[in-house]
Amino acid sequence: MLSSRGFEGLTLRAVATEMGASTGLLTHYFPNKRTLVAHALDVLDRRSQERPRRIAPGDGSPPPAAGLPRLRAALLDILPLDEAAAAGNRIWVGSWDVALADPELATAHAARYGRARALLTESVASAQRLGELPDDVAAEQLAAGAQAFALGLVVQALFAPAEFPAERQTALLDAYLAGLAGPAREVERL
Amino acid sequence: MLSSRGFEGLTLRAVATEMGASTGLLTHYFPNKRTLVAHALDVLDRRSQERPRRIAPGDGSPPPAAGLPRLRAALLDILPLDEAAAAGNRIWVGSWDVALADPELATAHAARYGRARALLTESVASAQRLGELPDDVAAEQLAAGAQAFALGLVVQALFAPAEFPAERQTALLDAYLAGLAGPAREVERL
DNA sequence: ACGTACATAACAAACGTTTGGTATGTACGA
DNA sequence: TCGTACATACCAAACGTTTGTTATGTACGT
Repeated sequence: MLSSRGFEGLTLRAVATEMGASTGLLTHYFPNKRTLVAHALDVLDRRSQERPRRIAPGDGSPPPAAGLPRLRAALLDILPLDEAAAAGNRIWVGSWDVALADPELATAHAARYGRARALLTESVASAQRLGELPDDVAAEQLAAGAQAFALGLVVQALFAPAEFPAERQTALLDAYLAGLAGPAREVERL
Repeated sequence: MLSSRGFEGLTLRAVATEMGASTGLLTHYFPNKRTLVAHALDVLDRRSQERPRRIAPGDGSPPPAAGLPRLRAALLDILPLDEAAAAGNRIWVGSWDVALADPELATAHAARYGRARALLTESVASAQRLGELPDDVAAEQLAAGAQAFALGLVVQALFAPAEFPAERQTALLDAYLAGLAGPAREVERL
């Protein structure tokens, strides 16, 4: 419901009827709406972390454990490549309004994205160690750039799903990753 | 006010008192809130387009007319490099919630970003003609990637302004642009 | 005199929150 | 083993406020 009506349409009553309960139940567990929203985002975040990680184009194969493939898989995991992922992303993008207006939620979000960035940094660093990415740029910077790219692509794809089907999203991502790896080869050749 | 309280806190009365008027004035010009919001976003968009374009690091110099510098300037123009730009971006990011929940606003947003992408495409194409960017990738794709990168960087910077000061934003953008230009040089050498 | 441009006042509906109440336990002294 | 005491879990209803919207009034240019 959040993914279709947005946070604007999120009311205690709507949540209550959605779960076949009363508003009294909600207020029994949460002192106010803010904490409910915060908790909901927390749960959603935890669920996102625990969901099975995406694997490269094929399906049966195990998830890539290191290097550029792992970075690619992690970024693909962010994109709205199917309707389910789009719905999830719609919720996150929608949460940015209320989060930016509420300092507590804003810091929670900042922490979340910071954590995700740290994970990406590991993948980047491992790719650098493998020589798949240049190491003349700090892994932190490459990871921040990659996260920005993925996040922005999410927004674009949500608003223009017809123009950004899954294939184009992955193609754009691959082109981006190629751009990261490209200069390295050049350096190696000197 | 939109930039601090978000679209969640946007009410007719708040808007009215903000402009020292009454709700009657608003309802006189707008049949309902939806059209008000749509109009507000339209005005904001138009104002963004007409505002003086950012220029390269220095100040007195004229805005770059073509090629990679123009692309860079256009992208810098998107980023929240100062508090004013951050406030404006906060509004846009906040609008995504209500826009994603309202088909009409969603298509308006899609059109806006599509238009911006078209402009970026021109800069990319001119940079390609100048040999500053490789032309083995369609300008449309490079522009879409660049816009995604900028958009995502906006989000990151809004939530973690301390981690993404203006210098880091421009550094990340320049690194991205270097990545785009990098592979070209390699190709040229063959 | 009449329509446009507003302000003021009132509207029903929906909001977050509070309240009073009812089950269903669980603990414990008699 | 029973009965009292108390906490937890939850519902239904109502609270006062705020919402978007509508209705009515008034000033004023033409």
